[in-house]
Amino acid sequence: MALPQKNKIETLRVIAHPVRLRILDELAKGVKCVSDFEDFLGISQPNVSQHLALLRNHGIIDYYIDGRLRCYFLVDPMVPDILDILKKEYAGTLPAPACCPITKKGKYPGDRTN
Amino acid sequence: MALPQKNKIETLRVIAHPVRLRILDELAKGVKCVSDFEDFLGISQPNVSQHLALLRNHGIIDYYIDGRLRCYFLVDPMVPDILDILKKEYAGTLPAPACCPITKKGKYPGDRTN
DNA sequence: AAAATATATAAGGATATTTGAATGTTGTGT
DNA sequence: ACACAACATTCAAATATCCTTATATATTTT
Repeated sequence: MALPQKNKIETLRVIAHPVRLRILDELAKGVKCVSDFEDFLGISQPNVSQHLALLRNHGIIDYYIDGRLRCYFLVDPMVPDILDILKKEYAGTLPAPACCPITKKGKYPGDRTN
Repeated sequence: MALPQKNKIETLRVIAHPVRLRILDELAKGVKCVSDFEDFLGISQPNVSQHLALLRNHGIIDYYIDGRLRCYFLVDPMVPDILDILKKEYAGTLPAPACCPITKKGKYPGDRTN
């Protein structure tokens, strides 16, 4: 499959925010309502609602109403996979290529000084 | 491990851009230089260089010099994993929770009309 | 040495994101 | 009906991102 799946890239962009990632990480553990996040994140209620609205408008989460509570839950199946990657330990970097594939020569990465 | 690994979140944020993802997807296939991207992406050379600089400054890619070419390559091992997820086909959504875990009752998601 | 090539950097304005503050809405309890 | 609780929305300001235009740097070619 080709890369430019606009929706997924949009989703990734929305996900890639410290507060929203913490929200999503919590939701990955189970349903939570707004006031839960307020305590947990230490940010204002309107701000929590704003982040939740953004995630909701992108179809990443949804909620149902229980009295005056709104119980949020995860919808987008990509999210747990992203969270797994963020928690994964990576040792070192990818192997550097031997040389320039165009000219078949060139200085090696380690040789650069600048 | 706890979620807030600031570096990885920053990396994710930088990655989550349509042009940069296409760059990274190309680099995942092999070394490329700036003019390759210029053709491939159909954007201006300065803009290509800016995206490359951003990725470079975050340690996501690196390059080596071969004459007047700069041969870029992938460094961050998280990138291929992210690309895999973006290419993965997801069928449907995550299962909705049965009810509110706090009050043990509540309207179900499908029952909402608004 | 001058010109050309490949790329980087800087400056600028347009647009988008983020958050705080204020206000609205909806449901519950009395 | 009134007050409160839980949450959403709106507005505005600060900040960040993005791309264009212009200019700079380094290397090779002539």
